[in-house]
Order: sequence, then structure tokens, then C-alpha cells
Amino acid sequence: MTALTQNIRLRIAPSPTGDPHVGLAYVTLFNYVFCKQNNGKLVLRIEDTDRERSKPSSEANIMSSLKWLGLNWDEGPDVGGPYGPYRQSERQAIYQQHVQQLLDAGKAYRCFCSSARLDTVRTEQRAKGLTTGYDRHCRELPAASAPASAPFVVRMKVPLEGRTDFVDTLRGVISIDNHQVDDQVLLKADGFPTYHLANVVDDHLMEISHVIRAEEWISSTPKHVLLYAAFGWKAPVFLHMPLLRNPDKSKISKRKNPVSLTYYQRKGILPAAMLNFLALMGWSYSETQEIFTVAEMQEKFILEKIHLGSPIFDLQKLLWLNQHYLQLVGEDEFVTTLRQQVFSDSYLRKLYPLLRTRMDCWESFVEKADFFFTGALQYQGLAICPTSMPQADFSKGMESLLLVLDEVYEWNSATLEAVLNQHRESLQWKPKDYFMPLRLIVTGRKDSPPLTETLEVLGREMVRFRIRDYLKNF
RNA sequence: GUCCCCAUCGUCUAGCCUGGCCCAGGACACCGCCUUUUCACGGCGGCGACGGGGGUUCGAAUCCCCCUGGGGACGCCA
Repeated sequence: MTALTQNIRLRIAPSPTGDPHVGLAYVTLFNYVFCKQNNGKLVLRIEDTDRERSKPSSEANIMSSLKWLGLNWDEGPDVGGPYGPYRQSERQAIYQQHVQQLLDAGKAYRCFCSSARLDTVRTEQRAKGLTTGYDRHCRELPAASAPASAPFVVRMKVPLEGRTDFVDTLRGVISIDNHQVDDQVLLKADGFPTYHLANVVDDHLMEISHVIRAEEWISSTPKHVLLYAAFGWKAPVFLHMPLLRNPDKSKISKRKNPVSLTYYQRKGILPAAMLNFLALMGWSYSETQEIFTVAEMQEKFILEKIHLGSPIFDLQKLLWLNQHYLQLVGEDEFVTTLRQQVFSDSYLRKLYPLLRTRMDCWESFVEKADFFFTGALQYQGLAICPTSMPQADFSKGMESLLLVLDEVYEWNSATLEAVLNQHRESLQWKPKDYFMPLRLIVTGRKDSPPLTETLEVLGREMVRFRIRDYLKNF
């Protein structure tokens, strides 16, 4: 490593648009370890340029999840630092100024196309089997040809010829034809920058030396390289981590796998286990030893040794590691953690109104409230209702089912019907039966609190996979 | 569809760069046995992979090419 000839500065750049994601923890871990190993600085930068989706609560959760894992940063919105502000929404002036610079240099242009027009163009391109992208309609528009008040975006003027090459530390040279690179929007109509602009400008201004990010960014790296060149800047070193996968090998998603760090924290996965597990996804400590700490990883880690095959996030192995770490827990920690995390005051208070009238002695709490701790819901009665059956009789059951599926699993009646159709044969359905064929009551137990309250206390992600597994095994 | 990336047991991986020590090593899961008054932990063992085809070479999991397969990107989301 060339640690002495260069300041190592890494960054993690989450977008605060949802629950803290395991993918973030994964990428952060590798950034963190490489950083520490080289006496570098780790920057946390909040990429909140999507005004619609960014939420302060999400930002807070991301930070607390990373802290939970012990992945601390040296500079960030909460701790400050010499390169701030560290929230992109607070850096507007900087982006405006840089966009103007590109405009002046003729390396970007204003585009007045409506999204409707863009949609049409894309549809046509798709129909012809072409790469979809902007047709550069406004690229050569004379500067004064549009009314000053017309809404516009600023697009990058990508070279029409040639190729753009860059080096990925793990993969070597990657070369992409400029025809494949879109005239990317840099500044949106609302004046906010897109990821591509903000990311490049900030990485440069914050003197980031190595960009370690997920593989999904490979195909937009040429845009970034082109931008660095347009500004006359030196690009950082790029390294793309393999993507975590669902069991079906698709990119890990909450639809198919629990992905929220909050979920794992609450479930009772220990940070050490999670970190150890994540480290194993693409890297190995030694030929025989699989259990190791972050500190040990730091000693032996070699960036270039990251394995490129995209690993499947395997809950079983996580749990095995966790069991191992749990065995190391001392008696005091056992008592304290259980009190704080599982039987916390706040959780018990939530349960109070639901359990109070259902218990007949203190001991019965365990029996009556078990599913509030395991998430193990019971499913009572899955019935096929002939279409002749009065609508009202099962509409209630249907309602709760759809509520669960829509709210918890983001399903709708169409996907539900598809699932049901898969089981059509084993259910011996007649075609006329599957119009409204199902009644499913999902609750904790027979005498349990109402579904809505149950869901609220348990949390959606906890329930989501129970239902999925249930339907799958049916 | 176009472009890009990837390819060792069901899963995570070691080996690949610097061909021979690999008829491929470890771990999870699974199965069996031992230990244990139960269960778990622990110990021992079993099952199980170099996607296919061409090269190069005395020799290929390792190097090259093609095919196939998987994935990602193609947004005024990141």
C-alpha cells in the first residue's frame, strides 16, 4: 500500500430514504477496515438530494445502526470536520457553482424536454431494441432560444465518439463505449443535483482517495470519470464490491430477505456476529479460521483479495456465528441485555394494554405473549370459498389478508392470485373458484389482540417473512 | 433488447495472479456416531463442486478463445 505517499480518505454515502440496509453495513465494513489499516479518515456523507424521499428519521436510523455495529466515522454531519457540510442538501451553492462552470465551458447544457417527451422517447427506443437514453434533443439548442422562465435541467455533454476507460481495483480496466453513456442529468428541475454530480463534486472537494462502493455503480462510473475530466480533476481509485444476493441470486431486497439492520439488531444479532458474517461475504480470513474480530480483520485484510462472486446472504450461517458469539456472553451481560433489549420497559409498556386483560396469572404472560418476542404468527384457517358463498362472509377475512399482504409484504391482489394459481392443482380448484377464493386469518393466537395492533408492536419486517414462508410452504 | 460484470460442493469460500504439492482444503446446512439422565454445546466421521467445448503445455481448477448460465445498469432514485 502507498499509505505514506497519499492521504487515505474513504467515504460512505448513504441516502436517507429508508431503513438502514445491510448492504450499507457491508460496504461500510470494508471501507472502515481499509481506512483503519491505512491510518485514513472515514467520512460519512448524507446524500439527501432526493427531496421527495429523504427523511431525517432515516438519517438518524442509519447513523445509530452504524454506531451499533461499531463502524464509526471521523467526519460527518454529527461530528463535523474540515470538509463540511456533510449533508448534500446543505451544499446547494457548491453544486450550482460547479454546474455553472460546466455550462460556461460548454461541457453541459440546459435541457427543456418534458418528462412526457422523455417517456415517449424511451418507449420508442425500447421498441426498437436500442439502449434507452436521452436523444440529445436540446444538446445543440442556441442559448437564447427558450423563454427564461421555462423549467429546465442541466445535462452533461458526453462525447459522441470514443470510449471511456477506468480501472477497477478488483477487475482491472473496464472500457465502455461512449455511445452507451447517456447525457446524464446533473441538475434537476428543482435545482437539486443528481447523485452523479453531487457525488463527484463532493468526492473531489472532500479529497476522497478511494471510492469503495457497490457493484451496481459500475455502469455509471464512466459518467463520473467523464465528469472528473470535465472539471480537470483527478479521479479517485474505484473499487466495486460484489452485490449481496437473495437466495434466488437477485440483488438483495426487502421483498425477499430481511435487509434492515434494525431488524437484525432487534432480533438479537450481535454486532460482532454481523460484522464477522459480512466480512466472510467476499473475503476470507484464513484457510481454516472463520471466526474473527474486526481488529483481526484489519491486520490481515488485503483489499485486492476480495472475491468477486456475488454472495448469497445466508441467514443460517449468520445465526451460527451469532450462536457462537452468544456463548461468549458473560452472566452479567446476559442479564442486562435481556432486560434492556428483550424485556425492555418500553416494550413491556406497549404490551401492557394488550396483555392486561388476557392474562390470568403472571406466568401466563409467557404463553399469551410469545409471538411478540418470536414473531411467530399463527395462521388459522385457509379456506377456499366458492364464488357462490355470500361475499360478506369472507370479505372480512379477505380484508385482513389483503391488508397484511399490501402493508406488510407489498403485495396486491394480482400477485396474490398468481401465488394462489400456483397451488391451484393441489387445492383442486375449479376455475370459477378462484375469483375470491381465500380466507386467511393471520393473528398471534386464537385469543390474541387484533391484527393491526399486533402488527404495530411487532413491526412489519418481523411479520413479512413469516407470511411469505407460510404461503410458500402451503 | 443494448452495454457491463461474474462463474469451485445446496450456501460462504481456499486454491487461480506466480500452471505440477489439488482424483480440489475449510466452514454452514444435512446425515451418522461419541459425549450427555433430556436438549444444547463439544468431539469424530459421511454426503457434496472445478458449467460445457476448444486450444496452449510434458502437465490446467489455475493461462487464452468460444458457448452457456447468473447478475447488474440503462430514471429530473440513489
